[in-house]
Amino acid sequence: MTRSEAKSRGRPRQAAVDESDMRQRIVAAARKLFLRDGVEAVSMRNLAAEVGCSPMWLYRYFGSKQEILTQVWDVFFDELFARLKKIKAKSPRARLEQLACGYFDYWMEYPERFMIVFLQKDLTPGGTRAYVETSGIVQRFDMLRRAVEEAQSTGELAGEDATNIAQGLMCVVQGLALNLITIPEYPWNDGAKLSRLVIRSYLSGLSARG
Amino acid sequence: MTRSEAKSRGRPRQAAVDESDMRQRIVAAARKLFLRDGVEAVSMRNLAAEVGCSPMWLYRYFGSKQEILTQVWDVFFDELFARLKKIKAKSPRARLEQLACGYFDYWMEYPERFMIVFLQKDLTPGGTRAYVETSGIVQRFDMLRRAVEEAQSTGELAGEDATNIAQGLMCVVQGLALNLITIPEYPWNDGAKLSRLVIRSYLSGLSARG
DNA sequence: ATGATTAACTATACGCGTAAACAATAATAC
DNA sequence: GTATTATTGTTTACGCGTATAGTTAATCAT
Repeated sequence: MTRSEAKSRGRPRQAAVDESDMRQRIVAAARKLFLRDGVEAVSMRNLAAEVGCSPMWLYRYFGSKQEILTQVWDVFFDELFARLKKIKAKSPRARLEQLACGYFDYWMEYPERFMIVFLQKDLTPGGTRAYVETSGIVQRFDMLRRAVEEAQSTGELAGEDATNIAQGLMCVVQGLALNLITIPEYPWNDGAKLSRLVIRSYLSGLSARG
Repeated sequence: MTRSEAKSRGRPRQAAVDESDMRQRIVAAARKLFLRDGVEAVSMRNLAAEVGCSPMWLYRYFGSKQEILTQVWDVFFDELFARLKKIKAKSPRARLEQLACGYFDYWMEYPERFMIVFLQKDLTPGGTRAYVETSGIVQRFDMLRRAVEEAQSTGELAGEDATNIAQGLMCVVQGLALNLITIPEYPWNDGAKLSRLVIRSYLSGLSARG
């Protein structure tokens, strides 16, 4: 039960007791600074100062700045999906629409968060790639596919492949958020109206053709 | 005492004759290196070596790396819109669809270019902001709005506000490209099919509701 | 004890974008 | 000529992320 490892020769590895605690402290500090100053403007030296440790100390808990960043992403996605889960609607079709709108609205409400999550410069190893593969984000988005299937089961939504439809919807809301948030100087029409128009049209239009 | 205005005292400003030539050389070199190694990996020192000058020499012609980058964006948009202009179709509605698809396809064909253009980390001053305001990109996208109006004029396309519809379409194709290109490890369905489904559904769905 | 071995932690160093200090140059003013 | 002054071009310097060299500490075998 207690560790009956073979005895190693050198200095024993440190008990990873408060490791998780320290990680959380770092992520919390990072979240705060990222939101306040932007990812770019927060240096590992700044962050270390905020946490109260040496810059390289951070590398005991995270392999890179990027790794800390992805932890912050999780914090945001937690909040976002918690919000989406709460959504109730009078029909599966209405719920699907509200899910899409809710997703869009969340990012519009916290545009800095959107930029922190989606404006990754280059796809560095350990960046987006690893995140999608390890964070369970794929499962989270599966919620959208199930909502599509439900709406289809009641006949409120046409089209064949639910996966396809859900992925399309993802692209649509993501595209809306991307454009409206990252190109604010473009003369956009009202964001709320625009998003509703697009989402509603897309879903309605599925009936027209497979 | 009134003639001090005619002649200046110091060294005269260099004739800006081959200024434009030098700028083009720099942009061409940057384009090449950005595509080969990624924006992040190309340093001003690298670029200077490629051009055959000192790193700070570049700052005579461009205020920053970002400024060079936006010139490269223009090169890509030139190519993209040249391609779109060539599109002929048997009806305005079909043309609109092909414009949207063509836009998407261009980025899918050159995903590195998409990343170079759209994956800006932070919106630094002089970055995206200045670009949208000074590059004439807004006028270029107006082509889409006109295509929408044409399709409406033949009754092939419903919905009221052409601007709104065009902007929605922009968001849609941009979102498709963003997701498929920057999250390649996500289990996307076939990109060509997905994009056609989304674009067609969106346009069809406009009829269903204002 | 005394090494040997290994982990924990720190300090230094590199290339980055680029501001600022600096040096060189070419014109006018005397 | 020399002095003054504006422009040109280079060098140095800063903080950045982080690899790595270097230092200290903790455990074992002897």
